[in-house]
Amino acid sequence: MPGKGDECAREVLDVVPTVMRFIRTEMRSHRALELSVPQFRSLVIIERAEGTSLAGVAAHLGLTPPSACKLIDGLAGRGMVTRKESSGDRRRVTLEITAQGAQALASARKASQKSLSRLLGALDAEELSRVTRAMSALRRVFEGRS
Amino acid sequence: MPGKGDECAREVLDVVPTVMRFIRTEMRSHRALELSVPQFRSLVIIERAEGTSLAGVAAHLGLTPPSACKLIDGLAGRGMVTRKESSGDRRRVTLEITAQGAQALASARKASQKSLSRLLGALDAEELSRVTRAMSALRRVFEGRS
DNA sequence: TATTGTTATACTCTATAACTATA
DNA sequence: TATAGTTATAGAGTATAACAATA
Repeated sequence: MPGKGDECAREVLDVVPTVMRFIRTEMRSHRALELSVPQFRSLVIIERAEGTSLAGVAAHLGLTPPSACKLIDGLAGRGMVTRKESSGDRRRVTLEITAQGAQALASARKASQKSLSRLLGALDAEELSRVTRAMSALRRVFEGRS
Repeated sequence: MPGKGDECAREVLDVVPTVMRFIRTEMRSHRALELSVPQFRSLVIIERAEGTSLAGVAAHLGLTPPSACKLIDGLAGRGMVTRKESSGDRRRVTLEITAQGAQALASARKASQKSLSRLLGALDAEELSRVTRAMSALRRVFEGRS
């Protein structure tokens, strides 16, 4: 017998990719800065946990080390992130966001939030609050797994 | 002054990619059938709207025609979808899911829903209901755009 | 020997531009 | 001329396998 969890799972499986596609398109549409979603998320992590390592980014995004490495290659090549050798453990790479990276991140975040916010304006206050709280619940459930 | 919509947008921007990554990983982990998320979604559309065209798939997924064409190439190459010439307009391609495609779809859907459902089991009944209803609201807002 | 990161390789997703066939 | 689909080309995201450097 399918329960509430199954119904919810079906909805999540159907709707999340739809929203994701909007986010991806939106992110890509800021021609000048043009951050992909994984690039955007990497910058968020590196800014929040200044001095994190490549393994840190990989873990937060649920990527394998080679994937994270290539992702950082792209950001470093565009001057948004720097790799430094860690003092203490010379195998470890310390990642830092540059001023340019921070500016691109802020700009992309602002524009994406604005677009999302405009669409979400179609919802009434109760629905908005429900969506916000639902996101919190999902974050709790999914963060860390992948 | 940032309002409820902005807060909600920030949450969506943060959480949706996280959930998406879980779905993608989950989808890929069924070694035998191995459907990507876009492939899965294509099959859903083709099964639901039997006889749809390539443009139909592109529109539903928010893809350009070449992207949809290549996506269908992959599914057709694996015997999950057939292309047929449409009667009436010979430019148009009629897409149909094969028995094998339908079986792969059912199997992938079942497995993914089960994994999602298991994780969502961490939520109580009220939260589950909130998430389900939030998904409905988001579907209403995002379906069609992209 | 174990860990951190990288390189090599391969595949999918996605786009834009140019083309074909049909309408 | 306009439309449906395709092919050509290119770049990002992702993975596994193999390797280098350090611990």
